[in-house]
Amino acid sequence: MSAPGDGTVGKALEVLDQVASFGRPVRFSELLETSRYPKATLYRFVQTLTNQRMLNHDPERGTYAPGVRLVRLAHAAWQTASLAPLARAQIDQLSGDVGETVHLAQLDHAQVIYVDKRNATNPVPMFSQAGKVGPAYCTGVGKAMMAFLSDDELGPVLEQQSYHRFTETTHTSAASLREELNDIRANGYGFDREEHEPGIICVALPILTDRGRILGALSVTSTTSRTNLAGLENLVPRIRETALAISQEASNWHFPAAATNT
Amino acid sequence: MSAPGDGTVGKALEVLDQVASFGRPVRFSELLETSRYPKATLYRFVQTLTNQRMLNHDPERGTYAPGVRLVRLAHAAWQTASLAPLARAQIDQLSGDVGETVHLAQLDHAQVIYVDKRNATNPVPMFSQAGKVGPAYCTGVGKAMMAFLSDDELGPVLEQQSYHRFTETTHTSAASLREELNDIRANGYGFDREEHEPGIICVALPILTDRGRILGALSVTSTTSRTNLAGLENLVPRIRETALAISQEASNWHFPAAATNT
DNA sequence: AACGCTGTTCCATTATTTGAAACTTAGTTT
DNA sequence: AAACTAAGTTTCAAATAATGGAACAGCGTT
Repeated sequence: MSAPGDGTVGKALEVLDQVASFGRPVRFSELLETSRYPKATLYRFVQTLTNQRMLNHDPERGTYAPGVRLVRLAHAAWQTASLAPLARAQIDQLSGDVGETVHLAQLDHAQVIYVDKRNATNPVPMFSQAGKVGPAYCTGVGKAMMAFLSDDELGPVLEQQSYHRFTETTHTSAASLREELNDIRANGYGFDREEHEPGIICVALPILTDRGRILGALSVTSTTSRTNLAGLENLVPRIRETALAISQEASNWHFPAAATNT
Repeated sequence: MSAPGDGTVGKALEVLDQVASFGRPVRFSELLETSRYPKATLYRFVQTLTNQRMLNHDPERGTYAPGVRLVRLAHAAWQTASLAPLARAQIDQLSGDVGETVHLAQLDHAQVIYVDKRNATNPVPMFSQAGKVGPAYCTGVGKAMMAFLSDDELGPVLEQQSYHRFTETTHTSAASLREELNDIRANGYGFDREEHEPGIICVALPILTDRGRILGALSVTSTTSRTNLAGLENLVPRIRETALAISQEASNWHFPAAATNT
């Protein structure tokens, strides 16, 4: 399950995650039901987090929600710890050239986090798009990144996938996934074959440092009604261009290698 | 200075803020110089935050940066604790109607946080994004919100402004600012008269609950080359419509149905 | 090999966290 | 109106975790 968490800070952050995971304002008693902490302890955590404006307390409804301070901190994180600002110009151009939705993603823990997105109609990068989390085992970007992890790093990540069957083609075991990852590593790119949503396909490439460490991934997404895998495959050279350019930018900026901290 | 912060959690978050405030990956020793904690203590905080993936440690360069977990948490915060998802449709329409840049902002501590933005059809040369923080005393949205704070709330906020003179028209004291706030409260809207950036003007309206509590603010921004204050003032009725609609949405929003992700 | 610089670990002291239980509202039933 | 209930808040001694001075380790330089 989740890490036991070090010290008081870890426990408080666990509570913060719990509130965030509800996706809506939540009552103290609802938290208490889910929490492994006794009432008084949980109460103090919630108080502390509220004082710190990491949580927002609505006294009228008696509910807690993630606080604005997080939005602020995240902006800093997004700016300095994500590829998004570096990749911005490159992604704009790629999206314009291919006329399809482009995603930029990174790995967090064992999940994919979308740090930027461009679709032709809505060219402004914002949090409505960035920050979204997805499964790694059934997305193009997820597989493209996992394929370039070292064996040591890959093991725990494979174990933490849920292998829920979304569609006919979803991987339902670490074994079959691992096989595909080998292919992806060999080819240098991978597909999403409607594994997450029917009708949605994509091609994804890793963004690697010059030393081969994985920084993130790029994908171009489309629908089966508009194109097919072969059509997407034709875009690979163009996408690779962008991936290399981003990698270049990153090394010039002395960007810290993405951590798959285990 | 800043609040001493409650308990260990507060101190850890203080360190997190400190890292974020650098706006770039930062070395341990740099943090130590700025920190009020002794070496061993600061070290443990940084360790804990890194374990928790709130910070990202690059072992090669020995630098720390805000971690991806923040981006993830912020997405939750943005979705549930900000006006942005509620106001989305309204802002789209307003921006289309007036053909200028629209900002949606909220107040945090004594600063403005931009939670959403819609570009002009004819874009303003200006860079802002969701999560970006700005000063309250010299922005349209900041003043529009401060004007509707209670006296108790306003006092500390006025004290915490820096009153840095960006341009000729910037307020440089609480006294002159307070005067304008009275006007804004009386009129129901306020301007940015090139107080932050030369050539950039805006008109801003508060978004209030039916009980008069301030939720956020809306602004329409333009340049002196395209229009003037009178021109912006003509938009007030249209903007007020949007502000009221958003306020309405907010009060109807008791418990949202679980959002199905796209 | 001694020096300076940065980052890491130790550990006795000190301060904080913990949580069962008691208490306070506010709302509901008898 | 009294008795009951549920949700939230406070108390306080015991248990636990945080603190930070000092010693230590790695490393490039003189």
